[in-house]
Amino acid sequence: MATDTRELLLKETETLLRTRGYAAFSYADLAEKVGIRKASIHHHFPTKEALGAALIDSYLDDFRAALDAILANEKSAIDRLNRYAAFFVSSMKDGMMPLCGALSAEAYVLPESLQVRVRGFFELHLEWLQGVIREGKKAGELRSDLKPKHTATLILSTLEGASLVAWAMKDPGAIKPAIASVVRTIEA
Amino acid sequence: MATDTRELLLKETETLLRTRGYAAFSYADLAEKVGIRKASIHHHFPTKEALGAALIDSYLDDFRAALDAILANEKSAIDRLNRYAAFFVSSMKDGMMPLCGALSAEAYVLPESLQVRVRGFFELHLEWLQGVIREGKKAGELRSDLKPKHTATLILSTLEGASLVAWAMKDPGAIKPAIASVVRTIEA
DNA sequence: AGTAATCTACCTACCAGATGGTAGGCTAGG
DNA sequence: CCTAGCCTACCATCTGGTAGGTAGATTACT
Repeated sequence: MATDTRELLLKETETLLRTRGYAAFSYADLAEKVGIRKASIHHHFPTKEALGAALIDSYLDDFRAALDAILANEKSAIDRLNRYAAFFVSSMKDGMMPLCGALSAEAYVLPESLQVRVRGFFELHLEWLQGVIREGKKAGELRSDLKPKHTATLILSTLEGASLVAWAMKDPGAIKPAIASVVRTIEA
Repeated sequence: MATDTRELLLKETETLLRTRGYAAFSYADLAEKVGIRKASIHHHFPTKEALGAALIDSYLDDFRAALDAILANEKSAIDRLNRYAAFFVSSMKDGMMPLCGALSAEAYVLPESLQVRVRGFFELHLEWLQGVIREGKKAGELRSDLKPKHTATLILSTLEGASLVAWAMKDPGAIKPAIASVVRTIEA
């Protein structure tokens, strides 16, 4: 099927980006993985930059949907945060970095259009977290002295950092205690 | 002077690694920065891998010395941790990622000898932090229920993560509140 | 002391292979 | 017949790395 190739390309691009980063992944790698010739990739994505941008866009859409689903299914802030944190745990379990964590280190040498998207992705996280925190405070579930913005940044940072360290140390188990700590310290 | 070139090469390599990462920095970049021909770099460092290894080694030595100095100069656990955290703040202020944070994302595609060193670097951090935490607990300065290993990982993760997010968001100010939070939550 | 041999730090000129990307052609299905 | 989806063949440029040479400092030997 036609469009399947496009999806396959995006899927393999995701894997490559999240394990190697942007600079260290090539059209040749991707072509081999998908079982297509290098030049054919250009038919679907004219440039590497466009491919990267499309990947982040689709990843961001999925993530946004997943975050919405959490809001719909979980009504407690703590549950919501635990579900959120589970994304990072399952990333590691799949043997990959979270996408934007993988790209952030290279941010400086990323094409502008990708830098913008990485920032947008983090902003999505931060805004969602802030919302959860505000509601949690209102419900008396979270400590009333929390500053939503700082707390959101702290949670995102901890999870990205724990992923990074776990990834480098090849110790996926190191992630969960970090989550537990953060959640515990913001509970009312 | 002769040996100055070697030092200069290491210094510029550090900057390049901490802003671009390993894959995205080249001998050509380095040659231009140092004002030497590409081939001459090979006189000092036979391969890119050797250069990377030498850089991490020297960075690790410096860091170890800095950590020792903290132990010598500060006797309170909280002060020690704040001094430790200041490294990450000043990294950002210099417009660079912490070295191993920058390299971690690429860990999977790094030459083995560099992967080993990155892990060793994190282990140095974690062991130092565990020592500080144990002493802090004994002195009654830190909460007595802290698990040194988990807490050390949490601190390292938070600082690396905060650096990563601050770097990607081009918002160096986002780092300090994260530090403050972590320190606050482990105080007795 | 004088000179020959060696070493250091750099150079120019290459190399094979990989990089992202292009041009143009074949083929199957609507 | 046209076009989506793929192909082969090619391109300039960059990658890390090598070969071999040169000027000048250092050392070793008589």
